[in-house]
Amino acid sequence: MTVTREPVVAIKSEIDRQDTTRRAKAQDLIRSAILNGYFSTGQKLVERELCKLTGASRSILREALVKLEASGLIERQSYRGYRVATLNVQKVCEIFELRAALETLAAELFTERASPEETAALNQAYSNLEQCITAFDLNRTRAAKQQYYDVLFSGCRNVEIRRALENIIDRIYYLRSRLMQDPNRRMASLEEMRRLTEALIKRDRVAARAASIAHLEAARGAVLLRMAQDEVDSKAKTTSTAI
Amino acid sequence: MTVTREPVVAIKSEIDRQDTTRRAKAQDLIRSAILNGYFSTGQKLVERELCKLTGASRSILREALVKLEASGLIERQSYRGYRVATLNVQKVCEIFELRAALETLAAELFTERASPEETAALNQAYSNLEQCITAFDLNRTRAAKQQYYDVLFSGCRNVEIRRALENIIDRIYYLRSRLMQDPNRRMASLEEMRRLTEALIKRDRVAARAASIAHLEAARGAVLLRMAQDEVDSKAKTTSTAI
DNA sequence: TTGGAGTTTTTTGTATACAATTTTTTATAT
DNA sequence: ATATAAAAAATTGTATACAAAAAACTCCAA
Repeated sequence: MTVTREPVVAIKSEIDRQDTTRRAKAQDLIRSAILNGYFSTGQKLVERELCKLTGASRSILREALVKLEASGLIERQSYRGYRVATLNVQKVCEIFELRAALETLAAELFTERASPEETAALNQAYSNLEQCITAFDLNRTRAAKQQYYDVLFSGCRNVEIRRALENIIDRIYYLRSRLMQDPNRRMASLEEMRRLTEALIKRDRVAARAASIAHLEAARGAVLLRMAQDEVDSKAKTTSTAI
Repeated sequence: MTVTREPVVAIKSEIDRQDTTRRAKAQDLIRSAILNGYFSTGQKLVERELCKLTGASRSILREALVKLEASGLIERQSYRGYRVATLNVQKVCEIFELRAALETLAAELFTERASPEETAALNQAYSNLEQCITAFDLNRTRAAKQQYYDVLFSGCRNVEIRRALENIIDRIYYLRSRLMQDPNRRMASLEEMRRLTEALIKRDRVAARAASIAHLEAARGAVLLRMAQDEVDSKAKTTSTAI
């Protein structure tokens, strides 16, 4: 009797490997469309239109929608279809509370479980991120950030934490993409992550925890500030339209 | 212009209300079948058979499977269908690590945010649980435990934490149902929850955190012990079969 | 104009048929 | 007997057709 053993380090791209099904593609397309603002928050998503957009049939599309619903990016009501989830201040606070718990735990575990190779990889991922940010390359910055967190979550040796975070990550990206447009925030964020990286490499659990919390607190503050500004802007716009 | 406001306390049965679709029913049926051991861990789930079992058509069934996959109860491979997820020691530790982070955070937030009505409800839920356990009523105990956690998660004012936990709750139930058969563990668990309840009602954040962690540590230990015993049993059985 | 009942249209929920892939079986050669 | 390759069966992936519910529209009355 042979026993199948899981690899110690699970890598995401390996988990759902070779899933080139149309469902996966449709899911990604819709996800991108939402994150890039093609669909606005609260907007009704009509299945037939999504079929046209993605080229997929309705059965496939519906499976994709079920999956997207699980990540909280869209919401469903019986016989009334799906809508893009709305994000108010309360919701953002809740998401950050959860994110903080998960990421901070991951950081703490990293200090105890990461291999030397992984701490080196983390250091490199940070350097890469630093270059992207100082070069004002937003697209590469996004990829670099993803890579950094990939290393972090591999090193913490807990696939479930990553899974839980993946279920809110889309909404986090949505928030993050709006933040990265602010140069000040970008530089501040980089500095926060530098401190986090330092603590992680030193395997200083307490410092890592503190750095992670500080980073997320700052990010939350920036998001809320941005939301407040948008609120004011949209009101001013409405007023001018009315005039 | 009217602004729609979310209710402060979101109740689960209200979130997915009136979802009497066949998909929801099929999903529940398969979920129950797995939790009750009708399908064993690792077993292949053939869609056609599930159709017969649930009475649903394949399109509906597949949507249900996508949702169950999101909760980690089943796993999918392209063109190879679904299997009931397997739980090894590593996986159980990961789940408990995540669960601890989420439940402990919920408990801490409860001490700061719960209304007087909610602390009262929690107290009552505990009393109810105590009765069920001392009366050796396993079915009612399960419901009582669910009710207790419903109050806890309502009081912490964070729907996202609950959502994240719901994505692993099925696997937790799976573990819990095996534990509750041990009378000693039942009583110990009750005592742990008594301490947690006390701390929550006193709004003692530090004590609540400690009680929550202690409870989950004990539960994890009991699960691992149980798994080790089962391992020995199954080996003994295999041996005797070979003879 | 407004409000409401009935009808039409649209949209979601469901079932089934077809295509692509995997698994099993069978036949054949070594 | 065993291994291998082709063929058959089973299973998943995909598309489409039908049913039920919701939304939009029409028309008439107050």
